[in-house]
Amino acid sequence: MAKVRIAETEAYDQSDPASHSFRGVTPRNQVMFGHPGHLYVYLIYGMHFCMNVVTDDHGTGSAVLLRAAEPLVGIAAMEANRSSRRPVSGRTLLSGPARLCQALGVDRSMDGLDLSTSDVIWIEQGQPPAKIVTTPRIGISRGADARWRFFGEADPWVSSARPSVAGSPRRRIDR
DNA sequence: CACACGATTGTCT
DNA sequence: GACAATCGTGTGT
Repeated sequence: MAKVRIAETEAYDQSDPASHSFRGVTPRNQVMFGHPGHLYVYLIYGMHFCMNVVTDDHGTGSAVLLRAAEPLVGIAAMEANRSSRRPVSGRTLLSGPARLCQALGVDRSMDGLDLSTSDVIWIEQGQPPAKIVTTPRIGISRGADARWRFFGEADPWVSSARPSVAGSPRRRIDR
């Protein structure tokens, strides 16, 4: 059994050109248009999974991407899941959406899972950060100005943005 | 049916 | 800082 504290998220909604739901329902994103509280998992770059929590009502395509977390329980197991090639531990264990999925063993087979009834993976109420910071989202090209990335101020478990990603010259957006 | 691309990460220089 | 890995998906023909 593993337990983590969600440290960083990003929001995606239907009016948002960066969102998978922007152009309507497809086989891949149909869960986003389903009921809130369900898990939306997709494959990115042909090798990594990312997980989201569906938010809006049935019929509206939106979700929150889980980007980073603090490991709390079952750390050895998570490290093992992350260490297919080289040993992984510490800050990089859960700092990134694909790392988080790999550590928790989340894949496309869990797409559509109801987090409110599942005994495989779920979310519990925790203590919110004293202050929540917002920045532009990481790794997107369209909708890049919206400050829809959220994390607690000075939280060391937040993932950091890479220097120059797609598009414009280096912009400091990590915090 | 063909094809360009992506809500990333690890490794190398 | 740069680049490769790797393939499902959406869009266009």
